[in-house]
Amino acid sequence: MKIATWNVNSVNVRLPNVLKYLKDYKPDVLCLQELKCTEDKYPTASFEGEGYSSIQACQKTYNGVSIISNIKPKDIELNPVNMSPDEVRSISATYDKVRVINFYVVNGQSIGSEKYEHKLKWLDKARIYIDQQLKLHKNLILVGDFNIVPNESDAHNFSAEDILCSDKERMALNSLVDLGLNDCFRGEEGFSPYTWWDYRAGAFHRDVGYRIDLLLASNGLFKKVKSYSVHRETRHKSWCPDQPKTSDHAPVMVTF
DNA sequence: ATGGCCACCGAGGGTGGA
Repeated sequence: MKIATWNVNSVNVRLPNVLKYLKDYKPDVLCLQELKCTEDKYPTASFEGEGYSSIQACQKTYNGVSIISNIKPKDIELNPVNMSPDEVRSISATYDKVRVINFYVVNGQSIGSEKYEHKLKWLDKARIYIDQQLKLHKNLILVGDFNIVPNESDAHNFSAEDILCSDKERMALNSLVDLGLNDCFRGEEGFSPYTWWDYRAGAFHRDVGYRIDLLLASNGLFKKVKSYSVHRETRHKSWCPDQPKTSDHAPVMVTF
């Protein structure tokens, strides 16, 4: 099974890119974040045209998450982790006995801001949910845009004074992992680990990036991981001529 | 080179992203 995660920064603007990704990489399960559209604008028919079905949790303007798959989902939960019903950042379903949980974690803006405190509270709720899910599902994978770098080596410019890198954020991520999850990225030597590069200042070109898009597998599932890849070629303008404006994130895929 | 913000809403700049 191939499972991928991708923050697309608007599913409708990025539709040509997502359709090309389905054609070229054929994921069985593709988790998207930052849909930025309401349910009525979600491009279900376009995915069906490629042989995929979708479940989605949408909201106007911001956030929104979905799971596209060629396997029928069971036990669907829309926005199980929420501080309020109009903040939509989570979706879960079971695909062939694998529990897939897709998160778009709060960005946090800056350390000490209200949004930073909100991020930590959201992660606390997430921990309670994941603890419960791990008790129910032996084969579980938690994926998404975490907006947190796990380690110093996961940021080109690491500073614990910066958002995405602070001790409290990384401790909150560790408290999720400590429930019984394993990072599918194993820190292979010789290639860049990053999954996000700022649009500004040629960050992608200079590889000034961060690894904030993660796939975290339960012990049972982690043993079966065969490969891990970051599809950074999707950041090239030439990769999808129909929509040369790319997401600032690259998709990340694991195969079992 | 793989290139120097982008998308949202709404009607123009303000806001959020990370």
